[in-house]
Amino acid sequence: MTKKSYFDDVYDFVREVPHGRVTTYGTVANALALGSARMVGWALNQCFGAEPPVPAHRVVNRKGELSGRIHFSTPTLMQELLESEGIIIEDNVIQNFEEVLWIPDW
DNA sequence: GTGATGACGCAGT
DNA sequence: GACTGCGCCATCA
Repeated sequence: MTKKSYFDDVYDFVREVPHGRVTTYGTVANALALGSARMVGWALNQCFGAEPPVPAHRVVNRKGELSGRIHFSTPTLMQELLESEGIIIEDNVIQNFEEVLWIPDW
C-alpha cells in the first residue's frame, strides 16, 4: 500500500467532513474532479485498510441512502455510527439529508 | 491487451 | 412519477 493513489484524495476529502455531517458520492466526485461517482465508491471499498480510518459512513449516495452499509462489518453499523453523530436515519435513509449534507466551498 | 466489475449519477422512456 | 440503460474511470483476472 506504499503506492499512493487518488484514493488518498477521496480519503482526505471524507476525513474533512465535519462530525455530524455527511456528503455524497457525486459531491466528492465533483469536488475532486474524478469525473465519476463510481470511482468514489470503488475507492471507499478499500477504505477499511486505510490509515487513519476513513469515516466512510459519512458518504452516501445522491438520495441519502446508506447504499454502502452492506460493505460494513454489519449492515446496521453505518446507521449506528451516523445516529451516534446526531444524524436521523430511517429505513437506511437520511431524513434531514439536506441539513446534514456537507459541501466544500471549493 | 481485453473483458468484466464496482459503496453512482443522469438522461431518456 | 417510476424504471431502465448507459457512461464515468480505475483495478483485477
